[in-house]
Amino acid sequence: MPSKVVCIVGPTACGKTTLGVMLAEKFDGEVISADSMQIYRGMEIGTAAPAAEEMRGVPHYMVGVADPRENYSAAQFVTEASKYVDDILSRGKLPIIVGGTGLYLDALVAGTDFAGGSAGGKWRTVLQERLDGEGVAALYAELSCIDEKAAAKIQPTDAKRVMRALEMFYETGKTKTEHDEETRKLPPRYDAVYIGLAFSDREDMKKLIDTRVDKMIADGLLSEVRALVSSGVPRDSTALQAIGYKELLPALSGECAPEAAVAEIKLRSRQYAKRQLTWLRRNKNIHWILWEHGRDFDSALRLSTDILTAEGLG
RNA sequence: GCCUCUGUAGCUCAGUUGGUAGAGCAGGGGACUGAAAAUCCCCGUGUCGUUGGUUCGAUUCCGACCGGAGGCA
Repeated sequence: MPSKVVCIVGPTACGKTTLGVMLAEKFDGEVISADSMQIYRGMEIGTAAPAAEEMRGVPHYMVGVADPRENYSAAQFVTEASKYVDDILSRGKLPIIVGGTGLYLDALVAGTDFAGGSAGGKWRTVLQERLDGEGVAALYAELSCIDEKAAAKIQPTDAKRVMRALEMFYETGKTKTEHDEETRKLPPRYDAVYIGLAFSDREDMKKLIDTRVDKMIADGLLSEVRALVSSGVPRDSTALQAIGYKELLPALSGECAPEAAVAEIKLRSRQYAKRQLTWLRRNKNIHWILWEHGRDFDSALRLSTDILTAEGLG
C-alpha cells in the first residue's frame, strides 16, 4: 500500500499556498511545490512563489531550485521531488503537494517513468531543425508510419507532441504507444488525497487575478524581468515563457506600452486558469472547495480538515 | 445649421450586384506521459441603429429620425 500524501490543486490565484501552510501546521506536514515556474530562481514576484513570511516556518521544497538559464522538465521534477516526499514520509511527517502544474503533480503522484530525451538533447535538436525545414506535416507523416496509434491521438498540428513522440522512438527504440502501455501498468507511487480550490463564479476569479497582477507590478515585477534578462537568461528559455515575464519583455525594450503588457498578462493568466481547470476536471478524486465570492480560509481549513480526517489522516 | 462618411456577434471589422450574414480577438468546451505558465483541437442566430417606403421578398435600394466621426460655416 503506497503512503498517503495530500495534494492541493486549483487554478492560479485560488489560495493553494495559504491553505497548504495551514494544513501543514495542523497536520504536521511539509510542503512540496509542483509548479513548473516557481521551480526557477529569481522569479518570486511573477510566479507568486511563497515568501518566507507566508511559509510561517513550514519547510517548502522545489521552489527556486533551478537555474532559469537551464530548461527544467517534468522528469527532473519527479526525480527530485519524490526524494523529498520520501524523506518527509520517513520522518513520519505528512507530505503536502501544492501545485498548479497538473503534469508535474500527476507525474509525481503516479511515479511516471518518462522515456528518454530532453531539451538540448541530440534528437530534440535534430527534430527541431527538421521541423523548421520540413514542417509539422512531414514529421507527422513519419510518426504515422512508426506509431500509428500515437499519431491518431495527437493533433497533426501539435508540433511539440509530434516531435516528442518521434523523439521517444529515436531515443529508446520503443514507440510512444509501447512505452505508455508499459508505464501505465505501474502502480501509483503515492496514495493521494486531493483537495481542490476554485471559485464558483469565474468572474470572481477574474477580479482576483486582476488585482494580483496589479500587485505584482507594484511589487516590482518589471525589475525582476530586467534582472533575469541581464543575468543572461535567453529570451526563448522556458523560464521566460512564464506568464508575466514574456509579456513584459517588449515593454522593457520600449516596443509596447507597459499598460498594454499588463492587460496582456491579466488575459493570459485568465486563459491559463481555464486550462488548469480543464486539466483538473478529469480527476474525479478531487474534493472541491468552492469559494463564494471571497476566499474564506478558516472555513476552507475546517472543510479540508474534515476531508483529511475522513481519509484517515491526522 | 449645412455637407460627407459611419452605425452588422461582447470588441474590431468583412459582406450580401435585394433571397435574413462571416472573420480575427474575447468567451466556452476539450486534449495533454522528459518544453506543460508550454503546445494543440472544437464551438459564431446576431431585432445587420430605429422607423416608414419601393419590392413577391430589404440587413442590402430610397426617405425620415436617433447615435458616432470628420469637414464647411
